[in-house]
Amino acid sequence: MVRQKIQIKKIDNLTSRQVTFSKRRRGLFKKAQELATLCDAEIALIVFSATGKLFDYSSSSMMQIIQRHNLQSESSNRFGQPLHAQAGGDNYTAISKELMDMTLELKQLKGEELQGLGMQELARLEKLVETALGRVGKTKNDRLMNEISKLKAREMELMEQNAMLKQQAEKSGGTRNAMEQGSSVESITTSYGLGSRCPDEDRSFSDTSLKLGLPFSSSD
Amino acid sequence: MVRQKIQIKKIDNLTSRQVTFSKRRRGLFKKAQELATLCDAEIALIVFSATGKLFDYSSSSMMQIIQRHNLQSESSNRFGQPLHAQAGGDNYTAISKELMDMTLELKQLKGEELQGLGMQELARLEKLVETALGRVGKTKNDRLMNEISKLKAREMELMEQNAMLKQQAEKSGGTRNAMEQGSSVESITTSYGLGSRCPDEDRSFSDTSLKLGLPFSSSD
DNA sequence: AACTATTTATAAGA
DNA sequence: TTCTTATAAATAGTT
Repeated sequence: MVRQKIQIKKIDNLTSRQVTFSKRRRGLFKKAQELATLCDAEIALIVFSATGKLFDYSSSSMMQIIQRHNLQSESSNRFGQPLHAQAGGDNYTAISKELMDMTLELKQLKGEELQGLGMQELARLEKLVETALGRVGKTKNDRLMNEISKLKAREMELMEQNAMLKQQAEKSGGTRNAMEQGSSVESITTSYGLGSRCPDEDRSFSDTSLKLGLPFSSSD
Repeated sequence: MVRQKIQIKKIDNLTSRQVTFSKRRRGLFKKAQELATLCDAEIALIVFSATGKLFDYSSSSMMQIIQRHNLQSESSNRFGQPLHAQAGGDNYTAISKELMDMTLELKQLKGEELQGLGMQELARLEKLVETALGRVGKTKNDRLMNEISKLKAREMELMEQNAMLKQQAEKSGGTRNAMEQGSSVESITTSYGLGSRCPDEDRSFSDTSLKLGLPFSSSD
């Protein structure tokens, strides 16, 4: 654009390309700063040379700006997309997204922490990670919950059978010897509500446990 | 810079600030594109107007460039240190460290994913987060495990009682009426192998718990 | 948004 | 790289 106007396409000559890169890069950064100052704009500029060298500028915190960008261009979640297409797992899609979010949140937290805060941020962070992990480890949790559900179902069945057998034994005038070890039967049947299979209980259990931990009043 | 040279400081007049923003923004983006094209550079430019409107440009994938930037500008390692001094909690220190490591790993993983990998990275990532979460969510897992243990113990008791009652009922020559509803007793005892506590099941279960990151035996 | 008078940026050369 | 310089671009202030 000077002694001779140039067309905007990759400069063939390596040397002049590098020289031009240097010059124009400086110009670009200067313009960016000027715009930020003059117009009170928030600007982040990242430039990688062809050789991989990094140059960047940000009017405030790079992290903060990127964070803000991620929030606004929420459609830019093409991050996980090509991936998951490959992976083909619904599960992974969710995980990946969660992790993205978590990472962003963590960055934010780090930013804040660097500004001098402490306990509060850590507490927030802890909660955040618990949430994220709750998602990521969902499958694992599901397995546990499934296990518990099965166990509860078995328990119920056994208790019913037990009750029946007991009834029968009494009816036919059986001894109470069996109760010597089985005295806990009644207390157990009481606490779990013998006779109500209540599939709903299982469901709510799964839900709640994932969110809160363990809703069960598992006598601690 | 024209009819009269201006100094680079925030423009007071709102209108001219907005006008200048428009003009210079266009110029900046044009320059950025030109640099990317001419010199084969990778460029990301994010601009927020004072009113919060977002404008951005990236020569390739914004995500990729930001990732790359995150990897190279790894200045975030002073993250945890001043903090913990303030916070003074052993507990938090550990958590924070875990999270730091995790975040770094995540950055790495994300970078790799963008380079075209998928399943493997996600699997690795999942494992990583599981580990981190295992720590954070320790309490939660502990409760689950505790619950399961209790349930299994109860199951065992019930099965034993059940068996005893059954034996007793037969011994005392009870009618089989009870079996009308209770015919499932045998099938259940069969399928669960009464008398053989099914140690294999326990083992595989324990295995799961280890993967979930439950290193201790619940004790808080 | 258009129009200039100028300032800036910069391609080519040293 | 840096400087120089001729010239292309960008743009402040005006319409």
